[in-house]
Amino acid sequence: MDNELLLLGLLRLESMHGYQLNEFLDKRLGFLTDLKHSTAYYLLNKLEEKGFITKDVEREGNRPERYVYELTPAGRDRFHDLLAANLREAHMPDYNTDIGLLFIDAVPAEDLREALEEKRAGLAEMLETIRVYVDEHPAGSPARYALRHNIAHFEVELSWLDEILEELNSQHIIRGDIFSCIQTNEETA
Amino acid sequence: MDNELLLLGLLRLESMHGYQLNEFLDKRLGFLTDLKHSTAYYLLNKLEEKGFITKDVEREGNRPERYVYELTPAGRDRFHDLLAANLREAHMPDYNTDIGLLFIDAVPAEDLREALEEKRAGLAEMLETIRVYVDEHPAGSPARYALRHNIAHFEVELSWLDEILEELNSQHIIRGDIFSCIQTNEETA
DNA sequence: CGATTCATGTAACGGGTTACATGATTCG
DNA sequence: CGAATCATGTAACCCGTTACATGAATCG
Repeated sequence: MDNELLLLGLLRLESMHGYQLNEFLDKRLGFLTDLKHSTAYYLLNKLEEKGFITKDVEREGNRPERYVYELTPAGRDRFHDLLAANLREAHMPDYNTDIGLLFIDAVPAEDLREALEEKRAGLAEMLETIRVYVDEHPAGSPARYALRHNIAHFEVELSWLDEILEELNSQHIIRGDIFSCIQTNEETA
Repeated sequence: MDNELLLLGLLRLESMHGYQLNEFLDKRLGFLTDLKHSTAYYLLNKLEEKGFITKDVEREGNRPERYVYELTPAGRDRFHDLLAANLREAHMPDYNTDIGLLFIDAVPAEDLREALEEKRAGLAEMLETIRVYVDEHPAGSPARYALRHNIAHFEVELSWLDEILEELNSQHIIRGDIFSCIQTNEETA
Protein backbone atom coordinates (compact mmCIF):
# COMPACT_ATOMS: atom_id res chain seq x y z
CA MET A 1 0.00 0.00 0.00
CA ASP A 2 2.75 2.44 0.89
CA ASN A 3 4.40 1.84 -2.44
CA GLU A 4 1.15 2.58 -4.18
CA LEU A 5 0.87 5.78 -2.19
CA LEU A 6 4.38 6.72 -3.19
CA LEU A 7 3.74 6.29 -6.90
CA LEU A 8 0.42 8.12 -6.82
CA GLY A 9 2.02 10.91 -4.83
CA LEU A 10 4.72 11.39 -7.42
CA LEU A 11 2.32 11.32 -10.34
CA ARG A 12 0.06 13.77 -8.56
CA LEU A 13 2.53 16.57 -9.24
CA GLU A 14 3.98 15.44 -12.54
CA SER A 15 3.08 12.88 -15.16
CA MET A 16 5.98 10.55 -15.72
CA HIS A 17 6.95 7.37 -17.51
CA GLY A 18 8.14 4.29 -15.67
CA TYR A 19 11.82 4.69 -16.26
CA GLN A 20 11.70 8.28 -15.16
CA LEU A 21 9.86 7.34 -11.98
CA ASN A 22 12.39 4.67 -11.19
CA GLU A 23 15.23 7.11 -11.71
CA PHE A 24 13.62 9.56 -9.35
CA LEU A 25 13.07 6.88 -6.74
CA ASP A 26 16.66 5.66 -6.98
CA LYS A 27 18.45 8.94 -7.12
CA ARG A 28 16.37 11.24 -5.01
CA LEU A 29 14.30 9.08 -2.70
CA GLY A 30 16.87 6.40 -2.05
CA PHE A 31 16.91 7.41 1.61
CA LEU A 32 13.31 6.37 2.19
CA THR A 33 12.48 3.63 -0.21
CA ASP A 34 13.95 0.54 -1.80
CA LEU A 35 11.22 0.05 -4.36
CA LYS A 36 12.56 -2.14 -7.14
CA HIS A 37 12.21 -1.35 -10.83
CA SER A 38 10.18 -4.42 -11.67
CA THR A 39 7.89 -3.75 -8.75
CA ALA A 40 7.29 -0.20 -9.92
CA TYR A 41 6.40 -1.35 -13.44
CA TYR A 42 4.12 -3.98 -12.01
CA LEU A 43 2.37 -1.50 -9.76
CA LEU A 44 1.92 0.99 -12.58
CA ASN A 45 0.11 -1.63 -14.63
CA LYS A 46 -2.07 -2.52 -11.69
CA LEU A 47 -2.92 1.10 -10.99
CA GLU A 48 -3.86 1.58 -14.61
CA GLU A 49 -6.13 -1.48 -14.59
CA LYS A 50 -7.89 -0.06 -11.57
CA GLY A 51 -8.39 3.27 -13.29
CA PHE A 52 -6.22 5.33 -10.97
CA ILE A 53 -3.84 6.37 -13.72
CA THR A 54 -3.96 6.51 -17.53
CA LYS A 55 -1.22 5.47 -19.91
CA ASP A 56 -0.05 7.54 -22.87
CA VAL A 57 2.45 6.34 -25.43
CA GLU A 58 5.26 8.73 -26.16
CA ARG A 59 8.48 8.63 -28.12
CA GLU A 60 11.43 10.97 -28.07
CA GLY A 61 13.62 10.83 -31.15
CA ASN A 62 14.59 7.26 -31.91
CA ARG A 63 14.58 6.15 -28.30
CA PRO A 64 12.38 3.23 -27.23
CA GLU A 65 8.72 3.99 -26.76
CA ARG A 66 7.68 4.95 -23.30
CA TYR A 67 4.44 5.04 -21.36
CA VAL A 68 3.61 8.27 -19.62
CA TYR A 69 1.25 7.86 -16.69
CA GLU A 70 -1.16 10.51 -15.51
CA LEU A 71 -3.32 10.60 -12.42
CA THR A 72 -7.10 10.34 -12.94
CA PRO A 73 -9.66 11.91 -10.59
CA ALA A 74 -10.23 8.44 -9.10
CA GLY A 75 -6.48 8.22 -8.62
CA ARG A 76 -6.45 11.51 -6.79
CA ASP A 77 -9.14 10.22 -4.43
CA ARG A 78 -7.20 7.04 -3.92
CA PHE A 79 -4.11 9.06 -3.12
CA HIS A 80 -5.92 11.03 -0.45
CA ASP A 81 -7.38 7.87 1.07
CA LEU A 82 -4.05 6.10 1.25
CA LEU A 83 -2.37 9.19 2.59
CA ALA A 84 -4.97 9.68 5.32
CA ALA A 85 -4.61 6.02 6.33
CA ASN A 86 -0.83 6.26 6.42
CA LEU A 87 -0.90 9.38 8.58
CA ARG A 88 -3.56 8.06 10.91
CA GLU A 89 -2.40 4.54 11.61
CA ALA A 90 -0.09 3.73 14.46
CA HIS A 91 2.16 0.91 13.48
CA MET A 92 4.50 -1.05 15.69
CA PRO A 93 8.16 -0.25 15.38
CA ASP A 94 9.70 -3.35 13.80
CA TYR A 95 10.52 -5.93 16.43
CA ASN A 96 12.08 -8.67 14.35
CA THR A 97 15.48 -7.29 15.23
CA ASP A 98 14.85 -8.19 18.83
CA ILE A 99 14.44 -11.87 18.19
CA GLY A 100 18.20 -12.27 18.25
CA LEU A 101 18.35 -10.36 21.49
CA LEU A 102 16.20 -13.00 23.16
CA PHE A 103 18.90 -15.59 22.68
CA ILE A 104 21.99 -13.68 23.66
CA ASP A 105 22.49 -16.09 26.53
CA ALA A 106 23.47 -18.64 23.86
CA VAL A 107 26.44 -16.63 22.62
CA PRO A 108 29.82 -16.36 24.37
CA ALA A 109 30.31 -12.81 25.68
CA GLU A 110 33.29 -12.16 23.41
CA ASP A 111 31.46 -13.21 20.23
CA LEU A 112 28.46 -11.20 21.28
CA ARG A 113 30.52 -8.07 21.77
CA GLU A 114 32.12 -8.54 18.36
CA ALA A 115 28.79 -9.08 16.62
CA LEU A 116 27.18 -6.07 18.23
CA GLU A 117 30.20 -3.88 17.46
CA GLU A 118 29.81 -4.87 13.83
CA LYS A 119 26.14 -4.01 13.89
CA ARG A 120 26.97 -0.73 15.52
CA ALA A 121 29.53 0.13 12.85
CA GLY A 122 27.03 -0.66 10.12
CA LEU A 123 24.37 1.52 11.68
CA ALA A 124 26.79 4.38 12.27
CA GLU A 125 27.82 4.28 8.63
CA MET A 126 24.23 4.38 7.42
CA LEU A 127 23.56 7.26 9.76
CA GLU A 128 26.49 9.23 8.40
CA THR A 129 25.32 8.92 4.80
CA ILE A 130 21.92 10.20 5.83
CA ARG A 131 23.28 13.04 7.90
CA VAL A 132 25.03 14.41 4.83
CA TYR A 133 21.77 14.70 2.97
CA VAL A 134 19.67 16.30 5.65
CA ASP A 135 21.47 19.64 5.50
CA GLU A 136 21.15 19.79 1.76
CA HIS A 137 17.39 19.79 1.90
CA PRO A 138 15.60 23.07 2.48
CA ALA A 139 14.52 23.66 6.06
CA GLY A 140 10.86 22.79 6.62
CA SER A 141 10.64 20.61 3.50
CA PRO A 142 8.88 17.26 3.79
CA ALA A 143 12.04 15.41 2.84
CA ARG A 144 13.86 17.00 5.71
CA TYR A 145 11.16 15.92 8.13
CA ALA A 146 11.46 12.37 6.90
CA LEU A 147 15.24 12.41 7.13
CA ARG A 148 15.25 13.75 10.66
CA HIS A 149 12.74 11.12 11.62
CA ASN A 150 15.03 8.47 10.30
CA ILE A 151 18.01 9.94 12.08
CA ALA A 152 16.16 9.95 15.39
CA HIS A 153 15.57 6.22 15.11
CA PHE A 154 19.16 5.54 14.16
CA GLU A 155 20.25 7.43 17.21
CA VAL A 156 18.12 5.38 19.60
CA GLU A 157 19.43 2.28 17.96
CA LEU A 158 22.99 3.38 18.51
CA SER A 159 22.60 4.50 22.09
CA TRP A 160 20.72 1.33 22.76
CA LEU A 161 23.62 -0.74 21.44
CA ASP A 162 26.07 1.34 23.44
CA GLU A 163 24.13 0.62 26.57
CA ILE A 164 24.29 -3.11 26.02
CA LEU A 165 27.95 -3.00 25.04
CA GLU A 166 28.77 -1.08 28.17
CA GLU A 167 27.01 -3.64 30.32
CA LEU A 168 28.91 -6.37 28.54
CA ASN A 169 32.22 -4.65 29.18
CA SER A 170 31.47 -4.21 32.85
CA GLN A 171 31.13 -7.97 33.33
CA HIS A 172 27.40 -7.57 33.61
CA ILE A 173 25.89 -10.99 33.07
CA ILE A 174 22.61 -11.70 31.33
CA ARG A 175 20.35 -13.71 33.60
CA GLY A 176 17.67 -16.05 32.44
CA ASP A 177 16.64 -17.30 29.04
CA ILE A 178 13.59 -16.96 26.86
CA PHE A 179 11.52 -19.03 29.27
CA SER A 180 11.77 -16.32 31.86
CA CYS A 181 9.19 -14.49 29.75
CA ILE A 182 6.06 -13.99 31.74
CA GLN A 183 2.52 -14.55 30.64
CA THR A 184 1.16 -11.46 28.92
CA ASN A 185 -2.58 -11.42 28.76
CA GLU A 186 -2.57 -10.35 25.13
CA GLU A 187 -6.19 -9.78 24.17
CA THR A 188 -6.96 -12.01 21.23
CA ALA A 189 -8.87 -10.10 18.55
CA MET B 1 14.60 -15.98 8.60
CA ASP B 2 13.89 -14.35 11.92
CA ASN B 3 10.88 -16.58 12.41
CA GLU B 4 13.03 -19.60 11.74
CA LEU B 5 15.50 -18.34 14.31
CA LEU B 6 12.70 -17.89 16.80
CA LEU B 7 11.41 -21.45 16.43
CA LEU B 8 14.85 -23.01 16.56
CA GLY B 9 15.68 -20.91 19.59
CA LEU B 10 12.64 -22.16 21.44
CA LEU B 11 13.23 -25.78 20.53
CA ARG B 12 16.85 -25.46 21.56
CA LEU B 13 15.82 -25.39 25.21
CA GLU B 14 12.77 -27.61 25.11
CA SER B 15 11.24 -30.01 22.64
CA MET B 16 7.69 -28.97 21.89
CA HIS B 17 4.77 -29.75 19.67
CA GLY B 18 3.29 -27.20 17.31
CA TYR B 19 0.30 -26.22 19.36
CA GLN B 20 2.44 -25.76 22.42
CA LEU B 21 4.86 -23.56 20.48
CA ASN B 22 2.03 -21.44 19.19
CA GLU B 23 0.64 -21.01 22.67
CA PHE B 24 3.99 -19.89 23.95
CA LEU B 25 4.37 -17.44 21.10
CA ASP B 26 0.91 -15.99 21.64
CA LYS B 27 0.84 -15.77 25.38
CA ARG B 28 4.40 -15.05 26.32
CA LEU B 29 6.10 -13.58 23.28
CA GLY B 30 3.20 -11.53 21.98
CA PHE B 31 5.17 -8.38 22.61
CA LEU B 32 7.81 -9.23 20.04
CA THR B 33 6.25 -11.40 17.41
CA ASP B 34 3.05 -11.81 15.44
CA LEU B 35 3.88 -15.21 14.00
CA LYS B 36 0.66 -16.85 12.89
CA HIS B 37 -0.30 -20.41 13.72
CA SER B 38 -0.41 -21.61 10.14
CA THR B 39 2.98 -20.03 9.48
CA ALA B 40 4.48 -21.81 12.47
CA TYR B 41 3.14 -25.18 11.33
CA TYR B 42 4.44 -24.52 7.85
CA LEU B 43 7.87 -23.55 9.09
CA LEU B 44 8.07 -26.61 11.33
CA ASN B 45 7.47 -28.86 8.35
CA LYS B 46 10.08 -27.03 6.35
CA LEU B 47 12.62 -27.23 9.14
CA GLU B 48 12.00 -30.95 9.42
CA GLU B 49 12.48 -31.46 5.69
CA LYS B 50 15.78 -29.69 5.92
CA GLY B 51 16.89 -31.88 8.79
CA PHE B 52 17.09 -29.16 11.42
CA ILE B 53 14.48 -30.77 13.63
CA THR B 54 12.98 -34.25 14.00
CA LYS B 55 9.36 -35.10 14.50
CA ASP B 56 8.04 -37.54 17.10
CA VAL B 57 4.43 -38.62 17.35
CA GLU B 58 2.93 -38.43 20.81
CA ARG B 59 -0.50 -38.80 22.32
CA GLU B 60 -1.78 -37.83 25.73
CA GLY B 61 -4.91 -39.64 26.85
CA ASN B 62 -7.53 -39.42 24.16
CA ARG B 63 -6.43 -36.03 22.89
CA PRO B 64 -5.54 -35.65 19.22
CA GLU B 65 -2.11 -36.85 18.18
CA ARG B 66 0.62 -34.32 18.28
CA TYR B 67 4.04 -33.97 16.77
CA VAL B 68 6.86 -33.17 19.12
CA TYR B 69 9.84 -31.50 17.47
CA GLU B 70 13.39 -31.79 18.67
CA LEU B 71 16.47 -29.92 17.53
CA THR B 72 19.10 -31.93 15.65
CA PRO B 73 22.83 -31.12 15.73
CA ALA B 74 22.41 -29.57 12.26
CA GLY B 75 19.58 -27.52 13.70
CA ARG B 76 21.77 -26.32 16.50
CA ASP B 77 24.36 -25.14 13.96
CA ARG B 78 21.66 -23.46 11.95
CA PHE B 79 20.45 -21.70 15.07
CA HIS B 80 23.88 -20.33 15.81
CA ASP B 81 24.34 -19.16 12.22
CA LEU B 82 21.03 -17.36 12.12
CA LEU B 83 21.60 -15.86 15.53
CA ALA B 84 25.05 -14.58 14.59
CA ALA B 85 23.63 -13.04 11.41
CA ASN B 86 20.78 -11.40 13.30
CA LEU B 87 23.12 -9.91 15.89
CA ARG B 88 25.69 -8.77 13.34
CA GLU B 89 23.56 -7.20 10.66
CA ALA B 90 22.62 -3.55 10.72
CA HIS B 91 19.21 -3.10 9.29
CA MET B 92 17.48 0.11 8.38
CA PRO B 93 14.81 1.30 10.76
CA ASP B 94 11.57 0.91 8.81
CA TYR B 95 10.99 3.91 6.60
CA ASN B 96 7.66 3.08 5.01
CA THR B 97 5.97 5.17 7.65
CA ASP B 98 7.69 8.22 6.27
CA ILE B 99 6.16 7.94 2.85
CA GLY B 100 3.06 9.70 4.12
CA LEU B 101 5.19 12.40 5.63
CA LEU B 102 6.51 13.28 2.20
CA PHE B 103 3.08 14.36 1.09
CA ILE B 104 1.88 16.33 4.08
CA ASP B 105 1.72 19.43 1.89
CA ALA B 106 -1.31 17.80 0.24
CA VAL B 107 -3.36 17.72 3.45
CA PRO B 108 -5.13 20.68 5.04
CA ALA B 109 -3.46 21.59 8.33
CA GLU B 110 -6.53 20.76 10.38
CA ASP B 111 -6.94 17.28 8.91
CA LEU B 112 -3.26 16.67 9.32
CA ARG B 113 -3.35 17.59 12.99
CA GLU B 114 -6.31 15.30 13.53
CA ALA B 115 -4.71 12.36 11.76
CA LEU B 116 -1.45 12.72 13.63
CA GLU B 117 -3.24 13.04 16.95
CA GLU B 118 -4.95 9.77 16.20
CA LYS B 119 -1.66 8.12 15.35
CA ARG B 120 -0.21 9.50 18.53
CA ALA B 121 -3.04 8.10 20.62
CA GLY B 122 -2.60 4.68 19.04
CA LEU B 123 1.12 4.65 19.71
CA ALA B 124 0.68 5.85 23.28
CA GLU B 125 -1.76 3.04 23.94
CA MET B 126 0.58 0.41 22.54
CA LEU B 127 3.37 1.83 24.62
CA GLU B 128 1.30 1.59 27.80
CA THR B 129 0.52 -2.07 27.31
CA ILE B 130 4.22 -2.77 26.88
CA ARG B 131 5.28 -0.70 29.86
CA VAL B 132 3.14 -2.90 32.10
CA TYR B 133 5.05 -5.98 31.09
CA VAL B 134 8.56 -4.66 31.38
CA ASP B 135 8.51 -4.45 35.16
CA GLU B 136 7.21 -7.97 35.48
CA HIS B 137 10.25 -9.44 33.78
CA PRO B 138 13.32 -10.10 35.88
CA ALA B 139 15.99 -7.41 35.63
CA GLY B 140 18.75 -8.37 33.20
CA SER B 141 16.63 -10.97 31.42
CA PRO B 142 16.70 -11.05 27.62
CA ALA B 143 12.99 -10.32 27.44
CA ARG B 144 13.49 -7.17 29.43
CA TYR B 145 16.22 -6.02 27.09
CA ALA B 146 13.91 -6.54 24.14
CA LEU B 147 11.04 -4.73 25.82
CA ARG B 148 13.14 -1.74 26.74
CA HIS B 149 14.41 -1.61 23.19
CA ASN B 150 10.87 -1.47 21.96
CA ILE B 151 9.94 1.20 24.43
CA ALA B 152 12.83 3.38 23.35
CA HIS B 153 11.59 3.35 19.77
CA PHE B 154 8.04 4.13 20.82
CA GLU B 155 9.32 7.07 22.76
CA VAL B 156 11.17 8.59 19.81
CA GLU B 157 8.11 8.07 17.72
CA LEU B 158 6.00 9.96 20.24
CA SER B 159 8.36 12.84 20.78
CA TRP B 160 8.79 13.04 17.04
CA LEU B 161 5.06 13.38 16.57
CA ASP B 162 4.88 15.95 19.35
CA GLU B 163 7.49 18.01 17.60
CA ILE B 164 5.52 18.07 14.38
CA LEU B 165 2.25 18.76 16.15
CA GLU B 166 3.82 21.66 17.97
CA GLU B 167 5.05 23.14 14.74
CA LEU B 168 1.61 22.73 13.27
CA ASN B 169 0.01 24.51 16.20
CA SER B 170 2.41 27.41 15.97
CA GLN B 171 1.30 28.18 12.43
CA HIS B 172 4.55 26.78 11.10
CA ILE B 173 4.06 26.08 7.41
CA ILE B 174 5.55 23.22 5.48
CA ARG B 175 7.49 24.51 2.53
CA GLY B 176 8.15 22.63 -0.64
CA ASP B 177 6.95 19.30 -1.95
CA ILE B 178 8.53 16.00 -2.80
CA PHE B 179 10.38 17.51 -5.74
CA SER B 180 12.48 19.57 -3.43
CA CYS B 181 14.37 16.34 -2.74
CA ILE B 182 17.93 16.68 -3.82
CA GLN B 183 19.99 14.22 -5.76
CA THR B 184 21.60 11.72 -3.44
CA ASN B 185 24.47 9.91 -5.05
CA GLU B 186 23.32 6.55 -3.77
CA GLU B 187 26.02 4.05 -4.76
CA THR B 188 24.39 1.35 -6.86
CA ALA B 189 25.48 -2.11 -5.72
C1' DC C 1 -25.92 -29.78 24.18
C1' DG C 2 -23.37 -26.12 22.45
C1' DA C 3 -19.03 -23.67 22.92
C1' DT C 4 -14.41 -23.79 23.64
C1' DT C 5 -10.00 -26.11 23.62
C1' DC C 6 -6.83 -29.28 21.59
C1' DA C 7 -4.34 -30.16 17.38
C1' DT C 8 -2.95 -29.92 12.55
C1' DG C 9 -3.08 -28.45 8.45
C1' DT C 10 -4.45 -26.83 3.12
C1' DA C 11 -5.63 -23.42 -0.64
C1' DA C 12 -5.63 -19.19 -2.38
C1' DC C 13 -3.86 -15.05 -2.44
C1' DG C 14 -0.78 -10.74 -1.57
C1' DG C 15 3.17 -8.19 -1.87
C1' DG C 16 7.55 -8.15 -3.06
C1' DT C 17 12.30 -9.85 -4.87
C1' DT C 18 15.69 -12.00 -8.23
C1' DA C 19 17.01 -13.23 -12.31
C1' DC C 20 16.27 -13.14 -16.93
C1' DA C 21 14.74 -11.31 -21.69
C1' DT C 22 14.70 -7.89 -25.25
C1' DG C 23 16.27 -4.49 -28.29
C1' DA C 24 17.49 0.00 -29.89
C1' DT C 25 20.80 3.96 -29.09
C1' DT C 26 24.38 6.56 -27.69
C1' DC C 27 28.97 7.05 -25.49
C1' DG C 28 33.88 6.34 -25.19
C1' DC D 1 33.19 -2.06 -31.44
C1' DG D 2 31.89 -2.94 -26.86
C1' DA D 3 29.70 -0.95 -22.83
C1' DA D 4 26.41 1.66 -20.73
C1' DT D 5 21.93 3.89 -21.03
C1' DC D 6 17.14 3.96 -22.30
C1' DA D 7 12.89 1.43 -21.66
C1' DT D 8 9.72 -2.28 -20.41
C1' DG D 9 8.57 -6.20 -18.84
C1' DT D 10 7.90 -11.73 -17.56
C1' DA D 11 8.65 -16.04 -14.74
C1' DA D 12 9.77 -18.15 -10.84
C1' DC D 13 10.12 -17.84 -6.38
C1' DC D 14 9.85 -16.45 -1.18
C1' DC D 15 7.73 -15.29 2.83
C1' DG D 16 3.78 -14.65 4.98
C1' DT D 17 -1.42 -13.94 5.72
C1' DT D 18 -6.52 -15.10 5.55
C1' DA D 19 -9.91 -18.02 5.35
C1' DC D 20 -11.29 -22.49 5.53
C1' DA D 21 -11.42 -27.61 6.92
C1' DT D 22 -11.40 -31.32 10.18
C1' DG D 23 -12.48 -33.83 14.15
C1' DA D 24 -12.17 -35.46 18.83
C1' DA D 25 -12.50 -33.99 23.85
C1' DT D 26 -13.68 -31.36 27.50
C1' DC D 27 -16.10 -27.51 29.87
C1' DG D 28 -20.11 -25.04 31.52
